[in-house]
Amino acid sequence: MPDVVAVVGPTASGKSAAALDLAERLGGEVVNADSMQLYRGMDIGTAKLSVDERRGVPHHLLDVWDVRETASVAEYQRLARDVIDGLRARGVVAVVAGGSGLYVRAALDAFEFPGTDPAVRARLEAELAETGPAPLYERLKAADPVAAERILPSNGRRIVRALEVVEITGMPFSAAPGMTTYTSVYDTVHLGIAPDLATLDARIDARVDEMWRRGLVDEVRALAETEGLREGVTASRALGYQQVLAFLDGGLTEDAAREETKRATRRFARRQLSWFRRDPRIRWSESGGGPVQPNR
RNA sequence: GGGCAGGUAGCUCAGCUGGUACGAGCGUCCGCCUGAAAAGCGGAAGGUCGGCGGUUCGACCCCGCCCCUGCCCA
Repeated sequence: MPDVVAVVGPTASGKSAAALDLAERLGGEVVNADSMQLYRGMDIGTAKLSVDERRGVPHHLLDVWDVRETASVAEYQRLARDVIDGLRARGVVAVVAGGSGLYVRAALDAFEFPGTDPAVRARLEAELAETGPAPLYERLKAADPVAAERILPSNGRRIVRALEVVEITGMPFSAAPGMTTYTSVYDTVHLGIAPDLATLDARIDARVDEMWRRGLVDEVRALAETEGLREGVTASRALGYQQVLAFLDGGLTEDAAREETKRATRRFARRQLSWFRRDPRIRWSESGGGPVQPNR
């Protein structure tokens, strides 16, 4: 029996249900690896399993962040490692399930994140907003040519982070081991769920409609009014939440917000697929059943 | 029946006073990603420029006829 079973795949592929089944079957517990389900109060829009739906199986790392907090993979990594280590100590299988590729790898792979410094970050970001990425990119080329090589000149966000790391650690950002090195820190089995695209798209449409039916608009309105959702750098940009906020602020009709949510979710699912496809350890199936070839 | 506007990429539209479509956004497909990752960034494939004739060395842009859409007048 492995220490960890990872269940990955695009949104709406049925990961949560598959993870729940696996946990029940293996006597394991579920560990969330979904960046948005970490937020407290974001339930409908993240398709978070309700307590009832969890059928008594313990789920970890849901509802740990306030909606105003900026998400942090590094912090997630600490939390996830603690949980998994605890389960392992009890001889309980950790079923790590989620669609945030970087989060899954942060939890399970030999990943180390260089530190961060809010002041430095803020300064760099202000600069980016002021001048655009070009001057920052020039600086990165001088400070860390290898990193500059790997980051496109237009990708302001990543340029800022690279410069931040160089500045606070004195080490090149490019010193981090490549993303293409897959080294597990636990005894792990990787399962991927990848329905064919037509099926996935249909499921996404149905899921978004269902979210509306269940009151996503009210959820977002409440989070905005009482929890400060708009101030949350990460949470306010979550799929569905971003679009509903635009609707509430008059930028979109409600119908457009819903359609835009579907579109953005479809795009996101493609990105997830392209992330997970590269991982050679994943055994794929179309529904959580037997292994098949990944979508191509 | 007459007048006007319009028919250009899957969609919504730019553009050319005649010289190989610089097209754009969205969509589609693909990829990248180490502290916002449901974020951020990039690449590609798509067009006989409504149809048929004509003028011209050459027409998506000019002329004629026809078809389609919208509006206006009868």
